[in-house]
Amino acid sequence: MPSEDQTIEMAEMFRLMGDATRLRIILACREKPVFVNELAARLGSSQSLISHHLRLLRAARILKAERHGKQVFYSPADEHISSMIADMVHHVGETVAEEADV
Amino acid sequence: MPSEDQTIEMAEMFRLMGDATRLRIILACREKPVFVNELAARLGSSQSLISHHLRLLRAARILKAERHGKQVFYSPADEHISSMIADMVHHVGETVAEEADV
DNA sequence: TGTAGATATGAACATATGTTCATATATCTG
DNA sequence: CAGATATATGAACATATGTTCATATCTACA
Repeated sequence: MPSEDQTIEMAEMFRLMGDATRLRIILACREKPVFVNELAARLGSSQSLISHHLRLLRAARILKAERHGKQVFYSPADEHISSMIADMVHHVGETVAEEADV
Repeated sequence: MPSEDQTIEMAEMFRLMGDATRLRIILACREKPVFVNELAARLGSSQSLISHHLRLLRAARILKAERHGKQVFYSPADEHISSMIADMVHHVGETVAEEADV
């Protein structure tokens, strides 16, 4: 059983992944780092909105930012985040497939 | 890459786990089914609040309900949910431990 | 240095959400 | 059936949250 602190940490993490726009951002930069305007273009959202969300994801250490020239590239903060997200995608993929069967 | 539908399904799931009270409920009934008043007692929340949250978790098929006499016992809806939550607990445990190291 | 491109931030706002209080519904037992 | 116990539901409310618009900051390069 996770500690109270861990529970709150988990909840905060899930809360952040619990918004469709933010989740799309996270999923979009799993393979390779993506810069802000490209995220905005891919998701069809405004640069401002993406940037606001990126700030939250950065603060929660879900994503990390790396600047290259004028562009800032975002990617999962570390391997744990990457593999956690991979697991979730895996599970949800199975779950959704199951429900479609029924 | 998950489909748009899967993404929304994931986000909805994370959103529900992204509230500390709800996450505590989920964690509390992982081992064995727990009934409403016991959940309320353990979490120190009102019966009403727990019941409202249980409704959402039930609707999202995260938890399932089984009535035995006057009491209704809640537990994870299926094995996928159980193992997904187990994975998350595992990962977050590692992540939190790591941060504590730094 | 000044201009353009890329990103970040702040204010404002409509909506969603968690919680409480009161009350309804269901189940068992005398 | 009446009463007690267990759970569910509805209304109301304060607060949190996602989004937009406008603007600021940062970086490269003429």
